[in-house]
Amino acid sequence: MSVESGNGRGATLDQVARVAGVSRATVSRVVNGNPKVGADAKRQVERAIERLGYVPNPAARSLVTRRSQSIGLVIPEPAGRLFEDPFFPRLLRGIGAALSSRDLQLVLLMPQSSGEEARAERYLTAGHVDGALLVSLHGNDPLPQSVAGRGIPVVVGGRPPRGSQVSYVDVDNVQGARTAVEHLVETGRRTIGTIAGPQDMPAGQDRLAGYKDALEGAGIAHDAKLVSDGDFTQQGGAEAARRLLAARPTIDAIFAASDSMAAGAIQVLRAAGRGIPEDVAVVGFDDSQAAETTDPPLTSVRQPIDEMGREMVRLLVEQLAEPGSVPRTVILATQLVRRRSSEGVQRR
Amino acid sequence: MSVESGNGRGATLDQVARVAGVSRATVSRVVNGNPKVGADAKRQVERAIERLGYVPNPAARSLVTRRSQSIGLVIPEPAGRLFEDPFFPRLLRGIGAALSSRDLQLVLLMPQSSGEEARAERYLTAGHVDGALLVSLHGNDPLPQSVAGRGIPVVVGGRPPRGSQVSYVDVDNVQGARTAVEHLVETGRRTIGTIAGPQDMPAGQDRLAGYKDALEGAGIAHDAKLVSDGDFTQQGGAEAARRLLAARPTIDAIFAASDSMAAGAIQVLRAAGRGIPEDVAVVGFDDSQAAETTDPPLTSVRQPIDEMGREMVRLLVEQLAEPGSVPRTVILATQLVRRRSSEGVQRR
DNA sequence: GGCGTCTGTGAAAGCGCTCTCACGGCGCAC
DNA sequence: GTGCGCCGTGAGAGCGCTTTCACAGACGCC
Repeated sequence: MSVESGNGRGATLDQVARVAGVSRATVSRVVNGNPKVGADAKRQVERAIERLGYVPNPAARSLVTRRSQSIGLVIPEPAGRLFEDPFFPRLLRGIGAALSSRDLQLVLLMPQSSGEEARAERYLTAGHVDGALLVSLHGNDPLPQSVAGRGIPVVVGGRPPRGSQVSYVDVDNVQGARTAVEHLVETGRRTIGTIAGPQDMPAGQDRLAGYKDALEGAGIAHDAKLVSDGDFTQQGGAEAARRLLAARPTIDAIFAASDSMAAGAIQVLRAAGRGIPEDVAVVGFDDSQAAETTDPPLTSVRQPIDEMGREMVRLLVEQLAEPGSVPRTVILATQLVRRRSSEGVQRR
Repeated sequence: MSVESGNGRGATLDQVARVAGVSRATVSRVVNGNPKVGADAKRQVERAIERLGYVPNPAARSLVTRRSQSIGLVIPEPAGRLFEDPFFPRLLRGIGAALSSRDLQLVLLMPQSSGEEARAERYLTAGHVDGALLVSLHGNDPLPQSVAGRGIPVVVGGRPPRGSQVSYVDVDNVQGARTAVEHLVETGRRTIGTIAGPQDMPAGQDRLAGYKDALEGAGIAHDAKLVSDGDFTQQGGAEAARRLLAARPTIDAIFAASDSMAAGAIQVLRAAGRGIPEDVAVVGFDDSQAAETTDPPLTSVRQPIDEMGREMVRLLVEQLAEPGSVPRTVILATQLVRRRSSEGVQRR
């Protein structure tokens, strides 16, 4: 217990040194675990630290070490829409766990406008953080380049736009989507539509690419009327489903690029009197909790989000230890979780 | 644009002063918006800052000002279970928006064990942050007291356990639950069960209290068999619903202390052949997205979570400006959102 | 017994910033 | 013309820490 708790102004290295009867340097060595300290000096210092309730001043330390022991996580989500699905919470958990096991702190930046994004960039490059994690970037956001260009280690979550020269971790969206659509083909579906994600986001692009791949592989001609864009939200999914239904009434399967959109589609299909999975099979993406809640339960592509967070931290820490190393890429596999919404039809 | 971008080591105040041909003090004044600076000196300095791409070193500044311009948000969630519902994302958004408009940064601490919680406490009291926001505290977590006792401004989200002497913001859980149950009574239900939240959390306690209040007010005798504890998760809700159904087969309404638990209950009721709302009405709490996804859509108690975040920040900023002021409490009203799951029965 | 080698310790120099204080120059009142 | 006050500016002291460097003493070697 500290003798001085609540005194407003903590003890300093100097005071500890005086109490312990040694120099500041020695106290500093003890605090930082430097082995070159005599046994009894060490004991004295430890006792003094205990007595005074000494805690090192992080700003002073940071000033000289040029390390802040914290990293920034940037989530630019203007609409805040991705907060509706459990992607961020899970990612946050993975990142948090990985960081805390390395004694790093997490500074969360959620710029809601381009003005705030500029501020976030300034923050990151001012030396507040030792490195940065960027996720959910839209279009070709210049953030990764500009931050990395300033010499700050950066790892991006999700494929960064264009040929950015930064490390990133991504889920294999193409393969995930392909597997989902192949599954639909295998269960006998032929008129397979998709509710694609926003095409200014790599995840949206890749999942659409996987959809096309699978159809091509199955020898099914691509039909533009079977593609409808959504924005990853339930409502967007519902609207997209309505468009699909109007354009191709004979549709017998829908692959939605997110569970939320799939849930919206299910509602619309239901309202239109289509049985799921008898008339139309539905597959989502994310395997979020929503997939278990829908009626019928939703077949979905599971992403290892926790692992994505952990990998991002691992890559960043590597860069921290070895600045200027070449950018690295990690792609994580997905897994199709089969539920009732895509069960095969027993046409006999 | 900076001339020196990517040089690894930013320019210092001193360099700017030299380039501008003034003293460090003058540069500091310009940077901090001090009005006592001559017009042309100011211009020179601004030009030099631009040329060098100067950004103040936060550690150095923090060392002398004793402010870090950042606040800590502690979410101790061992199981990570509350990450399943959208409570945290929304709270985060409210907090984030409120902080960024005040130019404060958010440091997120998610201690997953008591060891990590101790580390979080050390972090907060070491001076890394100017203040702390604590949410989702269990039992009687000593964190608020110990942090506040160290002189760090603290605001708790949700009613803190016992008579803690700290400011807090809470949703009116008692009133919300009472309104929900009164609604069930009004629509003709008489055997009203509840799936309560964890009783070591104030939110769980208060919602149960509101349930009891409402029954008492309606002159309906309390029946312990109609109370079943859940843990706020869907699965917990399902199990609790099974217990209720077994203990009181004639149950005609269930008030669940969270939407997730309500969703679990709906599944179980369905599986048991009960019609919703014909046989059993269901009301949830949170008005999360899940409430719209369930079939039928779920009547639920909406909490102003964004506002809760904003209020927490407001209270904290007040404390920052006026240390040692008396703890304050803000209670936010809830609102019942009626959907199909609790529609009145047309018994005629 | 002289010499080189290690080992624990302290003195002191910063890290980059803010802020007090002192000072020179100027306008104003008398 | 003298004195006063004000205003813009600079010198310099510190904030609390790490780290280099020098040094005293203990130790082993030939």
